[in-house]
Amino acid sequence: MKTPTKVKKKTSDLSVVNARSFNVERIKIPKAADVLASHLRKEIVSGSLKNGEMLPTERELSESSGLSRSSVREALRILEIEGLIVTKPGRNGGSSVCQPSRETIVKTVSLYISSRRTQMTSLVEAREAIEPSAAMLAAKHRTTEDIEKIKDLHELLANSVDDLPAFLRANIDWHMAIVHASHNDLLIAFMDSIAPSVYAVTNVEHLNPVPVRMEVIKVHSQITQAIVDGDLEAAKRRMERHVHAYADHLGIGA
Amino acid sequence: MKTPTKVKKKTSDLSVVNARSFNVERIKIPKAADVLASHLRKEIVSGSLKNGEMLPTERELSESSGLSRSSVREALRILEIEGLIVTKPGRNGGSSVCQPSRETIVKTVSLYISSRRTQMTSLVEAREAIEPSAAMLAAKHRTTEDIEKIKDLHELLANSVDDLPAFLRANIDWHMAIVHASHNDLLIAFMDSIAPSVYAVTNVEHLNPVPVRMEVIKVHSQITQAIVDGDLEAAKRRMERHVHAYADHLGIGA
DNA sequence: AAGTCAATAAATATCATACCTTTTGAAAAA
DNA sequence: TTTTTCAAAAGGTATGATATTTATTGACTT
Repeated sequence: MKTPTKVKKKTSDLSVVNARSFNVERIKIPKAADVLASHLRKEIVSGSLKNGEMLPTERELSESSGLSRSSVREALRILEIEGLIVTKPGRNGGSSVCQPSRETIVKTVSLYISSRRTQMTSLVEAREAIEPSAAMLAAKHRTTEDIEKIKDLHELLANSVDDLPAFLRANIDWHMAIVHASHNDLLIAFMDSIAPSVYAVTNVEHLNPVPVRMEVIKVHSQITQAIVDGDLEAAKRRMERHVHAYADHLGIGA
Repeated sequence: MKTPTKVKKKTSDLSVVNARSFNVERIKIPKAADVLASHLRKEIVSGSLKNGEMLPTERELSESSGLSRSSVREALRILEIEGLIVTKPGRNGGSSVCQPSRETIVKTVSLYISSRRTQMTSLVEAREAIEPSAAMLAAKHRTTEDIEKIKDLHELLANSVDDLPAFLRANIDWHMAIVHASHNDLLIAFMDSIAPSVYAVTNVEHLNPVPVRMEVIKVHSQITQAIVDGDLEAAKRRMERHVHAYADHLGIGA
């Protein structure tokens, strides 16, 4: 590095850049682990690395990529958090490809909701979007097991009028059973994510006097019937009214 | 610990356990980084660590937690991927608390969709759940900026009948503008997540002959009008029909 | 032959340390 | 006052050693 003549002009070049008011966007320098993670992620999503397949060991990856083991580990950890691989210690251990589960979505959305202190209004609006459609799809795709489960939970609900905690529990479970009966993974994941927050606020006595509980049971049985009958429109319409009544009850409908 | 008499019986004890058919679930040994990450996550979500606040440096965390810097880094990486902190290098750098963005949800759901090869049917069903509600909420909550944007995009669409790529682009943008006008972060995030996949399949000539485009423009203008008028029911009903017609078009409605 | 046990091996998990790079603040020079 | 230079503070990367977990193997027992 014995070329002092050129070096000293560095700053003048920069000022020229400024003078021309170059529009240089903020350059993002990728981290080694991110690069490797992206590379592997692409292989997984594209299907080159099939489900269940083993990745090379950390040391092999380190050698073939030229990165240190720490960076390789960081990349693997990223993929693990994204739910794309699972890593086991011990002999015959290592990282194997897996499909992200609904749980991954639920965790992310739940974090989003709680750390942004999402308004109850938004949660209820989302619920009003999802549940009626889910009910309709349940009427369309339900299996005998679905029906059995929904009926069981409805019976449990009907027998819990005098026990509020049990009643609320059965209520949630019945609603979620219907969403599951839609057999639509996305709607299930979305609803799984917001259900705990939505239902948390109902756990109070004064919002659930016995007459209200009786009414809930009646409406639930009508919805259940529509799903059993495979009556798409009725299932949707009734669920729509049901959850909307609930929103009104909370003073959100307005 | 000078009781050698009992030690040698280890295996017999285990067999007794088996004989009693103990129901010991798989014990999961938490990793150091996970423990630290959970701890910090709780502090963030609970609000003890407020938005924008700096965490201690990696070296400080390492000292106070008794873990190595690598483990501390791994914990921070977990939180970073969850969107709860951002980390900057350099003097005055470090990790600061931030709120997870919609982008976090979008990434997770997109990964879920693409790596599970989610059926187009499920995507369209989810869309049919979300967009009508979003349209209704848009009619309820729209601002003047929202209306302006929706109208602009509609005009762009109407002027692009002869340019399929431009038409499709404007179409997506119009739909997303309406979802955004709902001002419901969750619905926006959900729709942002599935929109690319939903609309990807429409990018073909034969699904969009000119007469269909003309019809789309007509329907869009009716929906736009309902939103401008603040007519919740019309907005919802028209959007419902519109997306359902699209589903039929793809042969999904059946 | 079958079961038990201990030793070994293969992988991740963790640690400790040094060094590199980026960024900023402040001192020194112009 | 402005510019330049430099040093400190933070994260980023590399390396090597050690600990822990788990599966296999083979010797030993029964």
